[in-house]
Amino acid sequence: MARKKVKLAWIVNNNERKACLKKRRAGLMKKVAELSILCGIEACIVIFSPDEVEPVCWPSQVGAKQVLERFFGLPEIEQSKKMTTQETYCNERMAKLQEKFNKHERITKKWR
Amino acid sequence: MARKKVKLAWIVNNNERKACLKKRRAGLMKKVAELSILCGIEACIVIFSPDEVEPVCWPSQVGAKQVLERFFGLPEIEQSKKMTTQETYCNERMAKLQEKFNKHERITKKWR
DNA sequence: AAATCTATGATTAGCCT
DNA sequence: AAGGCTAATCATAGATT
Repeated sequence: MARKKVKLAWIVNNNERKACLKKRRAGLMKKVAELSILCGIEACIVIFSPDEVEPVCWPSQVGAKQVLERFFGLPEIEQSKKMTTQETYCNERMAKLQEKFNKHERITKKWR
Repeated sequence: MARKKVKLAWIVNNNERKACLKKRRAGLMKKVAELSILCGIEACIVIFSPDEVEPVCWPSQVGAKQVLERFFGLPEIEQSKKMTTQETYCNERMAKLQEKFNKHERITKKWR
């Protein structure tokens, strides 16, 4: 888009392609941010790269996730609820067993 | 970005804001499409508007979902790992406490 | 390899219909 | 209101460091 009109096709050269991704991705992030401010909308963008483990996201991984959950109705909240429930259940069992132990100890002390 | 430098702030006028959203959103979609072709990457974008029921997505609702499942897949795996770890940890604690209880019971039996 | 520069192509704000 | 125009701003390909 500058110095030369770019042909809309996969860039074969590795360095060129990587540089292009970096530049354009940054531009895209800026534009999404602008749009959300100017128009007061919710938006998110997720860009994966074969060279990078983490995707680049806007407004952030968590923010993107929240926006997307609304759209796709993914049961993330359910999952964390499940986790909490399990944790609570586990803690309850621990507390009961501990109490059983304490009680047993109290009783057996009298036997000495 | 043209005719006048725009101030980066919420556009108060409704018609102006709506027109801006439409134009910029189209530009954004184009740029994401270009990036994915040029750099051979997976990406998606979802833009909600208060005036519209459906969000505008790229590459499509289904396509976006597929891309995002990969994204959501990572934290979900982490979460279930965490959950498993926590469960394992809890079970270990339970087993130890149970063993302590059993041992105590065995010893105290002799006192009767 | 990553940052910076800059000429040029791309986008778009305000108009007009 | 939706689509087209175009001046003016913005983004970026290729070069340079």
